[in-house]
Amino acid sequence: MMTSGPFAVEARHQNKSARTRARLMDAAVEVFARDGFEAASVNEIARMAEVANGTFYVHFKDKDAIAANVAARIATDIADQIDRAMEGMDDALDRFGFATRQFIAFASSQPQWGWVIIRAASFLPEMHRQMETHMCADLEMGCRQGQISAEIDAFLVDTITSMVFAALAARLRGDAGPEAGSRVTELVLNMLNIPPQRAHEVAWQDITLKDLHLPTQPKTERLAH
Amino acid sequence: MMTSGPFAVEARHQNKSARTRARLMDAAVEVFARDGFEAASVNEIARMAEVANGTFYVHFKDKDAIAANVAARIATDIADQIDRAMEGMDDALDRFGFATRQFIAFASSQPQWGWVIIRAASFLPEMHRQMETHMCADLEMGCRQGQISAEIDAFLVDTITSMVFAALAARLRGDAGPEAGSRVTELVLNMLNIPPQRAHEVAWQDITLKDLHLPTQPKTERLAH
Amino acid sequence: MMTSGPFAVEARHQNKSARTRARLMDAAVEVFARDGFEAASVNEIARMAEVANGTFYVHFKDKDAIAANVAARIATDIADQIDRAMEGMDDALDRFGFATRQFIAFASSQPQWGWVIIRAASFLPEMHRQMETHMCADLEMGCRQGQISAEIDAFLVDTITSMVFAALAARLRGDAGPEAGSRVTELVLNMLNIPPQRAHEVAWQDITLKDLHLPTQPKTERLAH
Amino acid sequence: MMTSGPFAVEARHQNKSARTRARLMDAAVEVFARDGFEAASVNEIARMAEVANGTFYVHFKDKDAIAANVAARIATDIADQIDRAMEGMDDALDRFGFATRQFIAFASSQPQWGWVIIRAASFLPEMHRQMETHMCADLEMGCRQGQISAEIDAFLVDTITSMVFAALAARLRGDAGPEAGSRVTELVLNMLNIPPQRAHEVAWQDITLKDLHLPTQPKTERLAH
DNA sequence: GATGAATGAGCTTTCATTCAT
DNA sequence: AATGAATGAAAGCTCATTCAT
Repeated sequence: MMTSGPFAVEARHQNKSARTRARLMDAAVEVFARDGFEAASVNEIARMAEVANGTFYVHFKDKDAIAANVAARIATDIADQIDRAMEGMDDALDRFGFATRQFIAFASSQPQWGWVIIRAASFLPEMHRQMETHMCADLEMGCRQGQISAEIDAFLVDTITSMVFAALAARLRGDAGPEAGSRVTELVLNMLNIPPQRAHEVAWQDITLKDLHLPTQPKTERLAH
Repeated sequence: MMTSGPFAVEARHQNKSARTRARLMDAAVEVFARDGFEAASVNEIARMAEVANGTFYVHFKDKDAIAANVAARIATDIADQIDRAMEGMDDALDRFGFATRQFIAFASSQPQWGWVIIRAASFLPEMHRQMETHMCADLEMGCRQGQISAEIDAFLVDTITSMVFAALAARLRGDAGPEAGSRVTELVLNMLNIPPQRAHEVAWQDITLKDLHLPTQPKTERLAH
Repeated sequence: MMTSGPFAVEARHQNKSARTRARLMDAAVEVFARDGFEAASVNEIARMAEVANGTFYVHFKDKDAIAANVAARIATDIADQIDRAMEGMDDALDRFGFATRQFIAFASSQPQWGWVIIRAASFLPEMHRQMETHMCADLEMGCRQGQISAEIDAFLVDTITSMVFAALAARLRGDAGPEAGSRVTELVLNMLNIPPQRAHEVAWQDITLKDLHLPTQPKTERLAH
Repeated sequence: MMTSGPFAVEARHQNKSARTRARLMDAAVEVFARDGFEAASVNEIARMAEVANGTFYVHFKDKDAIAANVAARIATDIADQIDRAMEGMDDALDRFGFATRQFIAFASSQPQWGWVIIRAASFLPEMHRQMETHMCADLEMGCRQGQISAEIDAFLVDTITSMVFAALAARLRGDAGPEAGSRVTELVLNMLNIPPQRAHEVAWQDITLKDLHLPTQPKTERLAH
């Protein structure tokens, strides 16, 4: 019913327990994205993972536990890949623009993950904090570099995060196209009183966005049964 | 268990049916605010309204029906009062600043309503649209007046709405103080490339915010039974 | 929603209470026929009668009470009209054939009544008894006249009744045409060892079946609202 | 509350799931027979089976599902045993007589099953059809053998079925004794214009009716807990 | 570790019935 | 007599969770 998801593929060569756990996490992503956290049922996750419902509880205490795990994994996977892609980038605004655009590109290339991120915003504040931390490191660098004059405090970071999430949501709903990342970047930079030309340049410059690297299915494997 | 809420107080002198309906709506606000729409149960609403569970269905077809009613009432009550308070205000930016600050002041003075508004964002897109329509009328006036150069499109409006909602949420969580309205107003105006001084002035000028006018409990009356 | 039924029309010139009662009975016929006794709800009957649900209990103790009333009325109405139509008929077999054919004709000309009769069979044994009594009077006359040799006992009467009801049901379902009355009459007479020719003649002879006389709507009255 | 019924006894040595399922089916028979299909409630079936209400839904989708299962089992169990008992019987009328008498004997020896059959007539038309098919195969053989001159069509079959069911119902109500099978057989044969003597002989000849073979309780076992 | 039957609390909804107006 | 809001029991069904295998 469900072709192996990223977690399952990654766990392919681990022991059975790890593989089952990975199947459950993939299934959870699928179900959370489709139904939302509240409406998701443990039974449905287990069914989609093609394991018995009792098996769920061997691996996770309850629904919240798997949600936290899934969200943490998604957040770190994406954050790590963004960080790695930005290695060697020095300019704070360039970094911020790149990270924002890359984040939206990643999350909308894997819509289930994207929806989980959006939906997790209300349910898993820790994940939210983690993403904020990542995203505002560059802003603080921007202050130190003298490019940003505004003071970076919690309120501002929260506002920026909500803007980026709104852009992602619009992208996922289909209300915005691939330019969503650039648009929101420019708006944020304007908001920070970066000179409009510079803001525009940073937001729209040609950059090479990476594809989200996910463990993928080797081609010749698996047959549906 | 529950002291009479605004709807119940307002219906005090109407017939019994209207009073029961009002009690249910107050209870629904309470429960939606506390648990969110999805987690809210009809039984819980009835319990909180201190009526039999079957009574709910005398007045509303189902949970969605009461949610729509409640949200519509809250949205129009607040929007109307803001509109009335702005009568005669001509400057588009002043109007936008006032409306934003007043909105956050209202919604955070009645935290349950505030939470319902926040949570309704995802569940009652009509209400969301209605608020956007209201909030962006002034922005378009700003364009016509030549104060705003940016083009007002859906993406921009969506972004602004998410900023205002984020500010309200921060206020409700207690993460921001009464200045939240001014701060988010200034950020939005900066984002629209309004000259910083003007933005600051609009956002922080001394204005008299109204209190949300709700029918309130006469002091000496009634005790819960 | 519901055009006045036979009972209501008949009660047209009585006092209001009687008229309401009649409306309820018409509505009950409608609902019993449509949904069956069990699935019928008092609220639905009241709604169809266009009276408040509480009004039902002014006139009837409960659902069983109205069912009994309705069934009794239908049974006597039909039985009386059959009896009247047979006045002066002397031959027992002719009477039996006529009654059977007329009964099926009546009950299928007013399908709601027909269904109520069928469905009442299990729920209102008294009505069943009453119809049996009526229908077997002629059989006993047939014995006295020497035309029927079989002994008429409860088992036989029950069997005959079930045959007639089965024919009526087939007619109502649309599985049998207008000949259903003749066919079942002939079968019953064969079963009683009446000579086949005589049975055939009795069952298929040309007779004038009456139309069920129901108080009907005067033409020029009533407008839908 | 409930001593194990036939299904449960049969499943005695199967796995737990099968045993629970069997308990539910036995309980359903009990409740359907007592209350009828419509009035029967899933909770009542579960209570009678001494399992939690949720357990019902582990085994059956809903009330209709268990009803269909139960009815199918009863119908095939009885039909198979009748068929087996008639192996080698050649004469169509003898076969019809035997089947009818055996059917009534079986169904009234296990009154719950009998009532379910009667009540299923309206709710499970498939079961009805199945029984008709079985019962009229012999009638058609009778035509081919030249013993029956009447044409066997749907109306006739329906009539015969209703007679047999009426006889069974009378037997179950206690209104008829063990001779019910013979009586209705004779009536049917008369109705088909079989010579009275032959009809009488077929209907009343001495035959050995089998007992319905049901897995039964070994005597010395188990006590309720 | 994995299973999946079993559980029972709790949900939504319907409905017969009562009763103040 | 008529109303219709209010009631609360009871229905069908779901689901997180446990536990023996």
